Amino acid sequence: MNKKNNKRSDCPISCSLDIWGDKWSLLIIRNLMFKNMHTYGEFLKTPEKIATNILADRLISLERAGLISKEEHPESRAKFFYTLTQKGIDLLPVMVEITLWGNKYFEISREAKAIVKHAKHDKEGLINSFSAQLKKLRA
Amino acid sequence: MNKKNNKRSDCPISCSLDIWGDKWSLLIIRNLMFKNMHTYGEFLKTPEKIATNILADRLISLERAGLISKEEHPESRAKFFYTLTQKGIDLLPVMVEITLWGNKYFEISREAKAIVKHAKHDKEGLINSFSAQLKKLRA
DNA sequence: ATATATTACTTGCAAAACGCAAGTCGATTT
DNA sequence: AAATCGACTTGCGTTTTGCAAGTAATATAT
Repeated sequence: MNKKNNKRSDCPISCSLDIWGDKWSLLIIRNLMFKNMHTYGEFLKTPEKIATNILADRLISLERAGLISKEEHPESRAKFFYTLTQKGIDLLPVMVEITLWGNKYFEISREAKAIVKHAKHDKEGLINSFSAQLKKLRA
Repeated sequence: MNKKNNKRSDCPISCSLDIWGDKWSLLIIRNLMFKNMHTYGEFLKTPEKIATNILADRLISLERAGLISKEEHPESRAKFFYTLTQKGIDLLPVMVEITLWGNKYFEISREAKAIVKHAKHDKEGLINSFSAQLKKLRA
């Protein structure tokens, strides 16, 4: 049903793409990282309109790869609460650089521009501050 | 035949993934960026074993997106010579961060470790030196 | 000059992944 | 008790992928 575990090579880029090299995985990471989203329903409401079966598949795949963790929701037993693991949080520099590249070559939202501004001014600070905030959410 | 131009949203990460969010595109960029490969045949010989039709498809898609450029081969009229455009070269910070993340979580090749070492010691220098080198190849 | 090889693709086809709509199932809310 | 919410699961048609084989334009060998 889901992704194979076979590495295509011992190249770090290839190994990384084996895990999150598709159109959706990094958007889920983005939602957890920058948009303070933590539930299946929130991920679904995203403007990119991910299909329910693809979302379910990617959540399993990302959890299996150790990037995210699925836990009880603190406020409702009907929901689950997804968070980034340290391995997921460590994608922050990648995500920031993608954001900067995207900003250079596309028309982007005002919300994203705020992060770009922060990143251009103090990349280290941005990463450290988000990193600290995300770690607090971990159980 | 090939990718649609429809942006899913105005998020820089989503827009970026619309262009190179698959298992192969960034490997072609990697070959041009770090492995001094410039021809169809060289890309095919890569350990990840890309299929010929996928390679042809991605070369068109990356060229259409403005990341790579296809030119006459300086030494043979039977070949074409692919290079990175400035837009492609600008992916260097993204590629370096992916490499660093991959290095942290996978067993990688000695060749890749050399780049990791350089990146950890002097990221700016690495990016500037590769950037300068890649620009020289442009027509 | 002719035959063989190289390079860059195309084509055909089966298998896998994707995307949409609808259905399930266990909480909550009314 | 009935309706709703949240998180999936299932069916099914479309698209993408991957493998093998074929083509066409150079380039090299005899």
